[in-house]
Amino acid sequence: MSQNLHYPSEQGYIAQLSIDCVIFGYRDRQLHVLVPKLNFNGEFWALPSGFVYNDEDVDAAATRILQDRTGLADVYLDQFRVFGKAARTNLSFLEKLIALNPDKLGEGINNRKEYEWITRRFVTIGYYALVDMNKLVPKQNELDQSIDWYPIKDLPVLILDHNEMIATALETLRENLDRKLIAFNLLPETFTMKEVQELYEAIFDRPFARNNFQKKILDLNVLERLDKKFTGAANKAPYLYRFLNR
Amino acid sequence: MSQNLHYPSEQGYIAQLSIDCVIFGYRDRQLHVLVPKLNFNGEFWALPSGFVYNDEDVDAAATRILQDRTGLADVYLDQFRVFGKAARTNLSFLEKLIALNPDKLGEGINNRKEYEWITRRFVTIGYYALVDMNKLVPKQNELDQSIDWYPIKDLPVLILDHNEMIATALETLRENLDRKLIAFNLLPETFTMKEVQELYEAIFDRPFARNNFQKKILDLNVLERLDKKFTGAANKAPYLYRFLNR
DNA sequence: ACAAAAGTGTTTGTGTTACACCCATGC
DNA sequence: GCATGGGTGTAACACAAACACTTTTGT
Repeated sequence: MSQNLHYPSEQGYIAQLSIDCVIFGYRDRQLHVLVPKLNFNGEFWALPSGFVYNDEDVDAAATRILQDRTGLADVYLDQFRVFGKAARTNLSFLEKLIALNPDKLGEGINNRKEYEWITRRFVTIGYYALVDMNKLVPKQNELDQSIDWYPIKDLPVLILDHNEMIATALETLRENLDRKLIAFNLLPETFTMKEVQELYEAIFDRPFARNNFQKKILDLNVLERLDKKFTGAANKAPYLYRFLNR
Repeated sequence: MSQNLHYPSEQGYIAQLSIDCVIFGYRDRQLHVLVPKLNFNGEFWALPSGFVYNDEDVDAAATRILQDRTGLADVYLDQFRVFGKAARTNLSFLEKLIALNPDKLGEGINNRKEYEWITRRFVTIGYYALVDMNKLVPKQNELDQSIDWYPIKDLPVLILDHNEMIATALETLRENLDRKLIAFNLLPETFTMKEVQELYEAIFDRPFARNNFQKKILDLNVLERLDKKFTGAANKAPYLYRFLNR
């Protein structure tokens, strides 16, 4: 299996259909996105992506792709949009990549076949995931040179329309945040109210009033109040909370 | 082109990817869905569907499929969800259909090829459309025995997961109705406030208070008040309105 | 004059925003 | 005691629901 993992045309995938995952994390008051860098000469960043096996549910494929890079199985994951422009081809990006990597990518029969497979027009299904960054060690796969978290305000330029996909994912996250109560997926098991507020401020990129925010969140009745958290700072110790319906 | 329209495998479509359209209309205080019945022996209803040409945007394909059955080019149309279960196969439904139609569907080489093409697992993208039923004459295509509007509370049993798709489309419509101000796409050019209210009541399947509803809609500032509509009834004549941002 | 339905105004309640104050903590 | 930051209470405001009343129409 690992031998011909580089040959997607032989894997029994649905052709011309792919999945791209926008994996959101939160640290240092900033929303982050997990982005691998491709293991080739040149600066190529691409969202964690993959294809769908013929006997596999699309949602299961997204979960598998996510688990491949995060090691996490039980993660909030939601389909948000299909990107289906006819001009969505890997062609121009791959030509640049091949030009910069003549040694790795020869003219062999296998490579030509794979080249045809991968340069066809692809329709991709966008998923976004919310994970607790502390619980996760990003895992490189064979195609990655590196895989790292980037603050959403300081992303590299990704291939194709991947930057646009991240923007759309963020819009969807904002729309769903209150309705689906999913913000807590980005936080550790326990957290203070201030951490929740700072998370909201990072997601919506605007301040919230401290007292009113506390009231709004507590009125949701989805938090359990635990012991206080003594930091050693010269001020009142904040309560810790835990999300109930996880 | 029309000669081999029945042979999707030769049309240059993306394989294993389809589009299904939930076309909503409104009449007699009821939300309706436009559903064709297949031109075969047996009772087979299926949402207006189609495939995506290799050089065609996915959104353009949805528009084309919609225009094929409605004749309308400029219609509100929105992607709402991908249905991608691996078990989503036409197989069982097609076997029933073939058993009931031995004369139409022989064992020729072409039919076998098409059979293989069409019975593969398909991932489908759901779109929903909002149209003014009065402006539209449903058009049968070669595969239809009939095409008609069905009240959403009195739908036939459709093939595959098409009934579930309609339910999901309705959910999405409800979520988007106020946010995107799209209800007026279901009404004629001019309408009374009562008609808007009855439309909302049909969509949400619950009553709204008359005076508060009027206030809420007028406060949106998207309606232009026109002349009164004299019906001949023994009561005050209602104003007609027109939607502005169309 | 009357019934029917449309239009509008007023009160009530609820939830959000803004402001103010008190409390715990470590120095 | 005091600075710092956390927790809570209250008034002001906006928005939505409930109620009441007035206006227009054809008979």
